[in-house]
Amino acid sequence: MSFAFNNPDKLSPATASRILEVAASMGYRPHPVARMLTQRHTMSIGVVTPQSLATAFANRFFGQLSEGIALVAEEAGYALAFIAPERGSLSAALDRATVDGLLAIGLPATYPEIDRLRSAGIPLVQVDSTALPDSPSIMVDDEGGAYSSAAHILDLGHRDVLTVVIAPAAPFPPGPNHGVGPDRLRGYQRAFVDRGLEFPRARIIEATPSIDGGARALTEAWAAGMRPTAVVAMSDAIAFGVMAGARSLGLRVPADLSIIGFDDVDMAVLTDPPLTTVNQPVRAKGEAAMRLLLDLVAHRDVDPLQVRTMPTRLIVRGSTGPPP
Amino acid sequence: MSFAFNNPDKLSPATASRILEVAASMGYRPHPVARMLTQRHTMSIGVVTPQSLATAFANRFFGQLSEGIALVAEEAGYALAFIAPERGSLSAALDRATVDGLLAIGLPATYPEIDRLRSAGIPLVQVDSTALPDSPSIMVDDEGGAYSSAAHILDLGHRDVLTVVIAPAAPFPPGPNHGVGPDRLRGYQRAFVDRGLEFPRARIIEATPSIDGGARALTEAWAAGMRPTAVVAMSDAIAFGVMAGARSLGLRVPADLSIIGFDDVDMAVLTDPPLTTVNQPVRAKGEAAMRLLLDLVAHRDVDPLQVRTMPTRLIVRGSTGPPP
DNA sequence: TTGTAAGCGTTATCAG
DNA sequence: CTGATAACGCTTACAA
Repeated sequence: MSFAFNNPDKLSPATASRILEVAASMGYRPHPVARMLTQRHTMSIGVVTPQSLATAFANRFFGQLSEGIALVAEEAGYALAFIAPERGSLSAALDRATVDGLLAIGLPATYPEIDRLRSAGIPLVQVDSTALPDSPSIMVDDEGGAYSSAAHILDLGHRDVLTVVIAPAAPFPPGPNHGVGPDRLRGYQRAFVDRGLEFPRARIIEATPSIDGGARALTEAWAAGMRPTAVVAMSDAIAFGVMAGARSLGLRVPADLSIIGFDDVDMAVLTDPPLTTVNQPVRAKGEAAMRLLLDLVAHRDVDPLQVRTMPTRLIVRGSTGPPP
Repeated sequence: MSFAFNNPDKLSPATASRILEVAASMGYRPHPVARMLTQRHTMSIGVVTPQSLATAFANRFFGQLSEGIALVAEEAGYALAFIAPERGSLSAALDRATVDGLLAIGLPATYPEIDRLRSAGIPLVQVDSTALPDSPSIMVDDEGGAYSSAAHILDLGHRDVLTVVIAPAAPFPPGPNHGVGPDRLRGYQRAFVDRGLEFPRARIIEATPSIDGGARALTEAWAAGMRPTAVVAMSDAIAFGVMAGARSLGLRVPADLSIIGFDDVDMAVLTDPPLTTVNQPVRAKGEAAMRLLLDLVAHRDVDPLQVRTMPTRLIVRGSTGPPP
């Protein structure tokens, strides 16, 4: 009888459709959980983020990444389940997850929670982190991109620059210790030292990667008496917020304040002024990661330890200029 | 023994932790699917969209809605699974879905596919549609919002206006027949007739709700010889695209072309010029819908047929002005 | 083609 | 507190 649902071809079409018809008329639907149990796969893959989902969705970067992820997941017939820490514990959420594979986005370098999962034999690929050394990663050249971004600002003549980094998600210690944070910070720093300048630690502040977070960061810095001529933001979402904050402070961009972001999210072209930023292939990154994961899930022959790095490049638009 | 995992309180702490320890050392993890089967709930709820997920994520509106949805889902300990048509069939995707409840976003008025699901007894709440008359809905005043948007344009003196509506997702017939489409269209129309004007059907074009879609719509209209002085878009994503398209056509906004959107997505303030649009409480809508669904899932006492309508309002910013 | 029974990995129940 | 046993609702192999 279950042939009707699963191998309709092994049955005479007449019988099969008759069964299906009766089933439909009785309102019968095979219990998907019981099905999973015997079939030993769920046809869904989990997208893991260390932040809350609400925080993740607040950032357009995550949306665009999901776009790429969803694109290839859908064409392969996989559904997407989003997994975020529940009541602070990613492990707990992971334990309930019924997925055939895991895509981990921007995992902190020290994340004991996920080890258990990996050891359970579920294929995993990382995006924007190499926290798990024995799982493959899809990265972009964060350090290089960050370098070119700070270099651009410095070469414009700015000397008092505020660096706004991405604040770690709730259960993690503050400081740029996860995902793209360390690499980008290193890039910024190198740009300074390359020019014989000191990278001013006191001018580094944290913000949650959202418009609100960026706006708050600038207004607080301002309130604290800082008067930078430029701000280098670790994400476009933050940069947009800084832009909004600058506006409410009565600052003109870039005449009074230059702003540079990171990601080159689709809205970056449309802001007033258009945002100078570092482009990374967000959607393509999501697609590549998902494709790799699907290969792993299907036991296709791929290097299970590969670390693939995609290029970044500076995009100069209107939000940066010489200091006042 | 499973007490250790599920009711640790019914066991002496010593025993419980001993069990957990041994389990961990053996790399044991309770099989989540088997667990679901006996516990008869999955602790996850499904977000259903009639479009492909990639399309949905391309629209910031969906991201902001998801933000609200995720916020309350997370605090209640529920995970989110996104369900989109797989190989054209929403039914197929729905059949595999292991969820305790369903949140349907913008379902077309005629959507036989979902009937089966509802009859399977899974709680369902609709957002932006009343396709299923015996399920509750969370709506916004689409007609009123649309009315005020077209009225604003008309009262500015525009007479040649292009209306860009949301194109239905792949398997559906073209025409504004699903989700918010009909209501908003009716609002536009009423604004015209109220002013003794004819609502020009020939000046209605469709676009996928994304920046690309909007840009394409304008450039194609232009190529077809249309020279509107204003465009009324059914979504901010489309309006942003129209803005980009206008720019590439060398048109100044609003001097040469006025543009008005719908949604008041977070980026609307930051564009150049800031977008005039219709505000709707996107995040709050997601929160309300999820809260209602959770009530239903928990058999809490709520009106299972309620239709709640949240307000919309015109926000005049810089992208609209008098005709040239 | 149809029917029967074993197994999937848990949780829950009921004696010991 | 421990140990055995019956569900949970399906798929699949095997027998009829």
